[in-house]
Amino acid sequence: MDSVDSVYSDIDSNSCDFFPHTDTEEDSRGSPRSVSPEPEQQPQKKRRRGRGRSDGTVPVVRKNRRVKANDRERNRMHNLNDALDTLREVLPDFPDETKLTKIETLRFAHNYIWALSETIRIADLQTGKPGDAPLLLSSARLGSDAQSPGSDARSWSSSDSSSSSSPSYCASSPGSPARPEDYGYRPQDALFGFRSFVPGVY
DNA sequence: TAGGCCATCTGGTCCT
DNA sequence: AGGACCAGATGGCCTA
Repeated sequence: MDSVDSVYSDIDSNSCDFFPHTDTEEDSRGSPRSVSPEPEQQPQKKRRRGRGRSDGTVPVVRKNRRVKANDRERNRMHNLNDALDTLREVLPDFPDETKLTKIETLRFAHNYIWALSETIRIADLQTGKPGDAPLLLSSARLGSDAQSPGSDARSWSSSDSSSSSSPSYCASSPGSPARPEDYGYRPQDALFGFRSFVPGVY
């Protein structure tokens, strides 16, 4: 296939009207997707990007295929965002009403699951000690308690440690997704309040 | 204004 | 062949 099968400089036409995609503003955007000004100078590792044929034409069939692919891709990303929203809904609320970003949501969920796991684990260890149920989480803690510098949901969800943004961050064992200290969270001194947050848990 | 976040477009690759 | 997935590129919006 010749490099030209890459695409159109003239495809602006497909600027998304397919979806009412709920969210916000990008509709109005519909940014003209122009080809980068200096296509020829791409570093080799970069992929070739949209460039029409030398004569600037694009076969209709190919163009249609691209439009359909864009449509699917958009839909796919909307589904992904929906899933993210669903995930946000089951995470504890926190005072700051701003929405967690995608990465924050994922990290927060990761830590939250880990904390719940720890809660269960410790509860199991302490079986037979009625009334001593260790409860690691509380919405307050997740939200605004001052366990650590800036310990709110965002700090929980963030990871400012140097390893934070590395892919290995989530690759560690399920039992300890990362060093809890990285989030200013230590299960051993966080044993309170969960009951009020999730009645019936444990 | 810079930087972060996001939506979208796009081409490549893998899979069915 | 066509769809799903992925990652790079681009530009808009928002906030510090």
